[in-house]
Amino acid sequence: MSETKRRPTLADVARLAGVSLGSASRALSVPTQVKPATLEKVQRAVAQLGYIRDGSARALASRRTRTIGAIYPTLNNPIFAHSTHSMQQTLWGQGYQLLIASHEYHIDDELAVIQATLERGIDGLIMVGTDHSEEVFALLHRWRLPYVLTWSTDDSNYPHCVGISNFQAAFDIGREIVAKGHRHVAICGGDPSRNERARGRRNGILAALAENGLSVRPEWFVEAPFSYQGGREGFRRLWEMPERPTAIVFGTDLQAIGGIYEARQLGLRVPRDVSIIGFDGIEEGELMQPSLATVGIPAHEIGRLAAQRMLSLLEGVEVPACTPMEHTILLRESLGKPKR
Amino acid sequence: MSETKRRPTLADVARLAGVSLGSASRALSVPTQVKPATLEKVQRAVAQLGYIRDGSARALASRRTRTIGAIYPTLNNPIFAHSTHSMQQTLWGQGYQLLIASHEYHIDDELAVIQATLERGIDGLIMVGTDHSEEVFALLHRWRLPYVLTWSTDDSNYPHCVGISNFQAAFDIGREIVAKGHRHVAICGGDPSRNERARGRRNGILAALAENGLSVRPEWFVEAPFSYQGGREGFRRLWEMPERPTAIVFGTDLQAIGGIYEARQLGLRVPRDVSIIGFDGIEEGELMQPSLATVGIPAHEIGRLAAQRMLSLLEGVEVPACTPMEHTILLRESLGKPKR
DNA sequence: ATGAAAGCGCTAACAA
DNA sequence: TTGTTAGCGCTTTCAT
Repeated sequence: MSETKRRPTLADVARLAGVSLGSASRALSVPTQVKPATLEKVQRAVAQLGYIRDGSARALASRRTRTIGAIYPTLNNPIFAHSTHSMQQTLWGQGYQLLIASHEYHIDDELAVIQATLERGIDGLIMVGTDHSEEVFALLHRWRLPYVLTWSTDDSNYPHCVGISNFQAAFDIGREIVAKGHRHVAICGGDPSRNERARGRRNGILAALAENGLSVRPEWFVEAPFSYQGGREGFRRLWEMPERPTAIVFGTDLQAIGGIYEARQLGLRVPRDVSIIGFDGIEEGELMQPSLATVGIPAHEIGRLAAQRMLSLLEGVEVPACTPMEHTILLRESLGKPKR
Repeated sequence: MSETKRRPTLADVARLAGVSLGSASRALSVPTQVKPATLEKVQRAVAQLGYIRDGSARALASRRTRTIGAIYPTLNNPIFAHSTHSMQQTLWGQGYQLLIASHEYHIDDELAVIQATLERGIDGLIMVGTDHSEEVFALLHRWRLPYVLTWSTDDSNYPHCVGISNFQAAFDIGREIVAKGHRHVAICGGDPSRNERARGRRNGILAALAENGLSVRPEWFVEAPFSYQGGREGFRRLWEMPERPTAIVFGTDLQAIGGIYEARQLGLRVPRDVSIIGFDGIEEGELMQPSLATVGIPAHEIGRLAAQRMLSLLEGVEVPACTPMEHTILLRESLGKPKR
């Protein structure tokens, strides 16, 4: 067995099959355009040589990479993992690959991450959220690159936003919190200035409070990283204040779970001493003791629909503008009545 | 502004900069090989045109894609997410991208997943585990594709295995379980036949028990999916048996956490009524109540070292064969003394 | 339905 | 140090 044999090319396949390069190419790309006999000869040669197409050459010649890029703020949150998963499945079924990248919430790196992804070659881009820099949108427009935004529909009139209204979702759970009797509510979330999800969630809660003549003390707006650890820190900071809230609304379940843990570390009982509310609906929240009250986001569906919409865009199929998807209010143990 | 302008090519850059195509290429790829003046002219032209290289063309001409493929059994386990994260960071720093794919434990799909990844174009492949089909290894060999195996060092003499000895890790925690006084131990893990991690973990526990003249009843070997849900099912099945164990060792933390949850649902106290032991050391385990006793795997380090090793392989740098990395025995609340 | 041939945008000899 | 040029492996007209 020759150790110097190169990887077989389509020309090798064509030669072995006794057909032209063009026919071999068509047999693999548009099998309906060749005679069954030709198709079979080519397939036999492919199998015999163990031929695998060269995506780079294909992309260069056809100007399509059959790859979709996806930019996430982080992959360290199971809620995002779920959406990439269904996205991946949907695209794979149509012969597309998903190229995932993340900027770990360094939003200023987003442009560079997108450029690197563009360089790698993608036919379309899926991003999380509607808040992106002007440079990002300018780049996508200049490249005429189809894109789909996910997670939020607030604050954007772009027709391809697959997500929920974070404002409405937060508003809905905010009402439940007030209904339980809470008058002293704190918010621990992310920086709302360049993140429409953080903004929508905060404003939704505020609106629900305002509806009842309530507001949040300025010092009870706490910002913390989107992680278990961030939630622990946020909880601790709030609990060290002279005036303490009876309920804390976190921007994500990750933070809220950290909050529950930290409360326990401080010897507190949830919800007896303090209620804790999350946002996302990750499986881990249900497993906690107490189980986490939160808002469920259809992450799986978001991934699937975003991928489908992207495929439609690439095929030039008309698709109606998106409408907000359904969120779910998950009333669980960590939300209770305030003390006294 | 013309709406028909194509994406600029390197030829456009060269023309605008007043240099040859070759110089422009070198300015971007090997800047040290061009005069500073040339470099600057090219950079200016790049900026002015908003030029982004075409990775496909680059790959085709240079026969290098600067992309590393990574095949995971699933991305639905935070332990894997951590390793891809550090892998990504390490590669990105060296100008490489990571192309991640998973087969969701459908091990028979692995070959197809690898073929699709190969087609997309990669310079090297990183896989989880040492158990792969002969076809997989034959394909990698035929393609002369450098590869690194991760997670396990057991059952393989391939020099590029970045991981721990699952057997030893399980053996170590097995001893702790016996030391607590357990004589009735059950095992709920994955199918050991084509997964050396499941096999090593099971055998390690068995060895620790055997050392003390103990064994596992045949009906106490339970297989369940690697998920919270799988752990719940596994626990329930074991608990419905006429004879019940005093300790259950799960193959992954995901399952163990599901087990703790299910125990609670059944009105049991952990570890008073039953001890539960996991494997992986994910953050969620520590947040549970009771906190999960488990074995910590250096997932982050595995990702980093695997990526580094891959880069060395690509550069032709000599690297010594791997040695097993350190695991950590995490004795926590869910492992206690057996009742009575 | 098939074959021939012209690129796709870039890199890497090779010459100068 | 720079310019010139021949491909890289494939798709896609255009003829036939």
